[in-house]
Amino acid sequence: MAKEFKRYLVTSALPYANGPVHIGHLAGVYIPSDIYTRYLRLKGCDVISVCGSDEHGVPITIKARKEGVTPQQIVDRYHALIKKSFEGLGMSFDIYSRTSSKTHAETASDFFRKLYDEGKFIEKTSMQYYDEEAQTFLADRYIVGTCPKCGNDRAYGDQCEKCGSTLSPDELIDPHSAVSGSVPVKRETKHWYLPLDRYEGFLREWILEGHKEWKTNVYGQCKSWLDGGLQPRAVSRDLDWGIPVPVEGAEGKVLYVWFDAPIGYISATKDLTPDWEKYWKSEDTKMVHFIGKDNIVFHCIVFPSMLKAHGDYILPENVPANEFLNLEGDKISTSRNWAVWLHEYLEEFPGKEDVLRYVLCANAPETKDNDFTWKDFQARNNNELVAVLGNFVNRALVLTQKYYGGKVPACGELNDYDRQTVAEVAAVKASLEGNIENYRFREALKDAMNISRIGNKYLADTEPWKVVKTDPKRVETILNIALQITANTAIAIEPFMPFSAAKILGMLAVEKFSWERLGAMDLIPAGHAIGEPALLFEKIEDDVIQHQLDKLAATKAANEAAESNQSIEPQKDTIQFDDFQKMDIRVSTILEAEKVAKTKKLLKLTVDTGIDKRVIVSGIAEHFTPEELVGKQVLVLVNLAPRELKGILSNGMILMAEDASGKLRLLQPGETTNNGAVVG
RNA sequence: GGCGGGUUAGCUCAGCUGGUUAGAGCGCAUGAUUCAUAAUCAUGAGGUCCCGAGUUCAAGUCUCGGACCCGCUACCA
Repeated sequence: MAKEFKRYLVTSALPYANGPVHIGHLAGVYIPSDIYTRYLRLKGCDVISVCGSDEHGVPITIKARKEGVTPQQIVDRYHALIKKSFEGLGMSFDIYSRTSSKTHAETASDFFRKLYDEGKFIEKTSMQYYDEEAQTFLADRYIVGTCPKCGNDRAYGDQCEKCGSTLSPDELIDPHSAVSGSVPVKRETKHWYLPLDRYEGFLREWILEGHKEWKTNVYGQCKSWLDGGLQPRAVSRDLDWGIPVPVEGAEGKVLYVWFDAPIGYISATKDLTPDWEKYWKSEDTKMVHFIGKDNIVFHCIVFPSMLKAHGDYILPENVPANEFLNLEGDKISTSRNWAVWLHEYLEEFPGKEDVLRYVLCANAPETKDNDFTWKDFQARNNNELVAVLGNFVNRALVLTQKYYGGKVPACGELNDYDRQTVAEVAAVKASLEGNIENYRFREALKDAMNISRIGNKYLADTEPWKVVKTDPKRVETILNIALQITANTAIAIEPFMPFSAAKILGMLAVEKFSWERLGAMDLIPAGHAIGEPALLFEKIEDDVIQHQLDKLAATKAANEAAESNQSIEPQKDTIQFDDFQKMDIRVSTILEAEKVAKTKKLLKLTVDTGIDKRVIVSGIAEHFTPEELVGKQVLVLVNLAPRELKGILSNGMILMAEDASGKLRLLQPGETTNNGAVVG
């Protein structure tokens, strides 16, 4: 592992341009990547950090359609919003690009073409739904129909948003096109696939043998995929939003978004510097991908396979993926508006960019999912930033102002205690470096904060406010050291809290120091005039926190209201009495119930329908235990065509009612009835 | 069901290849202190290291079994 690298290329997952950025994105990806980058820059390393908006893919076209605007308008809006809010938080990307750029279209297109020309893809034709009226193939998302599970008549071809089931378009009952409303037909279409299975050997060697140092979650996930065997993945789609497949006869086809997006890192680099190849094609460049855990497979398996297939590019040296951040105990959700949005935070907490950076780093989900709470946010601000860091800086500056009129006093002879303190500060450097270089940013932040702790202790122990009365000469040394420690703090916190670091430097009236100066005690010369002390952080009062909590409570209430409204299904089409008569529903008693092996949702039930005793398989294991069902009377649709599930023939269907929360309820006769009694 | 990750003080988390009384920050208690945004400093009280079995002279750390949480995946008439 002792590879020598001459330069660094840092990438951060491209935010998807169909919504704003929230604290989950920040804690998982962008704060860590920015800390890493700023650290390397401060060290004087040759480093570039690239990012940009991911602007293709089906969800953007759906959102555009929903709002009656073009996809371009959607991505323009969110690209601008994301870019601006990143800047507001002090994200120091060297470039924040976008995948709808001209450079990217060329780069992705060339990339595909090279692989195509070299026969790195396989071609397959398959049957897909086609909308004859709109003359377009339909992505799964564009097919709407009735969910086979919950009966929701607005389920999509890939998923039912009501019950959460993953679906395929073929399962939908009464499928129709979301574009024109017409009934789609099956038509043959050709697509290109990247045969990942061909790269399995290389990936095994590269990851499982060569990168045992990767984080356990990343390594484990990769091993899981590799052990499971890799399948070819389609790299093209029938869609009109994206980068056209640069091949004859591929009209109406675009690159699949996962193929195009990671190439965005390359195009962004191209837009940044004509020297881009140095970063992408030299073995002595260290490339690091910062991502969330949902992106592991793309960045560790798929993209490396693409790069390998292409042949000219280097591979990532590490992929430090974080877990997810929750908000007040619940999963962050864009669609449910359960999030703290960066652009809103910046407006509501002006001047507190570093507070958010601090809290999200200190509580980053590095090893497991974590929870962001406003109470914790407040506590960390008040008890750590204000009380430890802000307070120390303030003490040193105010004392200097008071005793020496803002002129840095000279450092006299050090005593043992001084030397010990100086050594402690100097020792922080190595620990801090080790932690950052191993992507342990939480721990690194503690190291940086430690300098102020040392400073606070030094002042408390040396008591300059007392000594000044008896030995003013000694106080000069004490305050000189305190000021040097203050300057050191500014160096150490820069990667984490750049705004505060700059503020400290401003108050000290000195220029930025290089990282290598960390630990030095001659950062500020004697006689130097410092500026006016001002508070670095201010306390956050309860009412501010309460306001945020109220806001979330309102969101929750709104969601619940919306849910209960939506859960009332509109009435279905009118049917004739005959239609109803066709259904044979009987009162039955459940005799036996057991879980179907190797499934999570299926129960095998034996019921007495009065007509016979029969087996019914039902997907209700998450709602009922076998024990509580035995002996219960239920209503059974007995003349439903039998269907085999997990090798068991199911003869009928237990009737259930689903409440607003999605919970299932048995339908039972009001009092015990004879089995076989006809419902109608 | 399969796979991956997780489960350590009230809270958020460290604990590397098994080794003396299990650590940190915050919170809490007591004391000191007043330069400082009632901030700081010291001391202390808090833990059956999810449960059970095993390997070992020795296990939070290894093996097996189980529970629960998160994610991916299969299944869901």
